[in-house]
Amino acid sequence: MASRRETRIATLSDALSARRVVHLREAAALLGVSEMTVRRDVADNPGLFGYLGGHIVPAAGIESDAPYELARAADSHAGAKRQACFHAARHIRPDETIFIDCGTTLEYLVELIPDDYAITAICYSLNTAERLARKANLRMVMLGGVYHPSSASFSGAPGIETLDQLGINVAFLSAAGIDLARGATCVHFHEVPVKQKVISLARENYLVADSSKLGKLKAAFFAPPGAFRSLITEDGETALAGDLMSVP
Amino acid sequence: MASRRETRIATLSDALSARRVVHLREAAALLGVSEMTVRRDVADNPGLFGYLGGHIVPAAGIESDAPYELARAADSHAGAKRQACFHAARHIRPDETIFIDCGTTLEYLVELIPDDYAITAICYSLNTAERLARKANLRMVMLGGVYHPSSASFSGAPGIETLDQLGINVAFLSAAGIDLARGATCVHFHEVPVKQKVISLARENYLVADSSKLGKLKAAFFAPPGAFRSLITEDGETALAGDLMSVP
DNA sequence: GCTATGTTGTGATATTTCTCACAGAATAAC
DNA sequence: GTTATTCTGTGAGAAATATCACAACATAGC
Repeated sequence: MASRRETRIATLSDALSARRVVHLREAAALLGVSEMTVRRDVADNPGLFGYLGGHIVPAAGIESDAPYELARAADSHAGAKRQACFHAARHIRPDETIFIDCGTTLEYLVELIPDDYAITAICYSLNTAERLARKANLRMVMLGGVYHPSSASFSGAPGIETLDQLGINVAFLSAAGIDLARGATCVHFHEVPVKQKVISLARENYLVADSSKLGKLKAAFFAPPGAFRSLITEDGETALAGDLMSVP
Repeated sequence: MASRRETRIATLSDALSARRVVHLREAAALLGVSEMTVRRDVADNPGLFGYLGGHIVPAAGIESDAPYELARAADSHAGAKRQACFHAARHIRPDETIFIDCGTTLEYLVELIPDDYAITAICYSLNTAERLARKANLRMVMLGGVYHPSSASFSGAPGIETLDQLGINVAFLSAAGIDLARGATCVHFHEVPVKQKVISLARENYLVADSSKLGKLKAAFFAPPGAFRSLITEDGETALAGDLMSVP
């Protein structure tokens, strides 16, 4: 039989998987015990719960061990990526439809969409979708398909066909490798059909990446340099189409 | 050019991807500014940073206030729903493909899928997808489309067409109203085409809901009682179709 | 130079959270 | 039944965090 305490631990565990954070006060109300008891439950289960200034959070280790999350945690270019997105956001205009590629880089772009712009955003990454879902005054279209944990994105023919029904004003593409002669490459082949279809449909295409990607070449080629209006890094924007300029 | 503040945001962003949480005091020391300034930086970037009792955390870790999340937080039937899913999970068999409907009820089912079963799971709810993404040894297929914040799910023709490419062994459907004469109804019309298509394709359909849904009738009708093998509530399983017997 | 605008630091005060000891309640053992 | 043990709630003081107004500083434009 489950003891009172075990029942509480289980309930609290459930609450934490539903919401990532539960306040001590809420937890006490939810479990029908005093705050002191919740404190003790949490303190006695350091492998299960973490504690942060009045709030209960999942223990550091268990929250997520998906490959994509691990990659993000080890990312040392987060600042540069954010900065690149800051420059990219200049191309977002009210009432338009934008496409946001998958990958850690463009996740930062979501927060930079002004709340009063009534944007329609298209994505195919689970993480980007989560962020878009939290934005107010924004319509989201997601391309579904089979899930790929390595990039937290989806692929498949129906998702790509969805694009035929959409008008894309601005597309923000990301790449793991950017070679000035060869063009843009990524790691995962399943992303290629989506990227290529988007590039062919969108009015304006921008390649967004931190400068550590410059000069690199990855397995999956998806577009030549001329496919993009410009390359946007943390240092700003560089034209790629038309009159080519050198990249620092 | 990057302003002082932007530089700080970027540095803080980097620090947060290296470590999950950074204390206000550490952040102030790291950035070489006062705690008050860090507070302001964090408060002015709610999409980027979260704030939890003196600690700065990545925004993803913060609870959202989307309508769907609020509904879940206020849910008084969580225990019954979990119990119903416990019964439903008996119908999950190794190496098969299951469909998981949207709604709070069936989110609990995800945690009950055994890790060694190599299941393929189909879903069209963002919350269910997040949970499925955290499971190991599981393939996920998501039906995309236009996002509906009210139910955190997607709708659209391409998503429904995806179903034609899939073989579904077991489908778990949820309903907001179950009338023994009329059948199953839900609140949001956009869910109806998905549900109906799934019911027509799956080998076994189960209706999963807590008993508070019994006798209720909602706006969007999607299936008569005979469409399901059985109704599964927190009290167990009740045959609805064929010559099955009631299972307490 | 000057002003206008925005940013940052300080300190006082209010609020919240933390710790601890002890008493009362529940449970298990006998 | 009794005793022993564990669990739980309360309250008070200590510590930490939050909020606010205002002054000091920086920056851009003129």
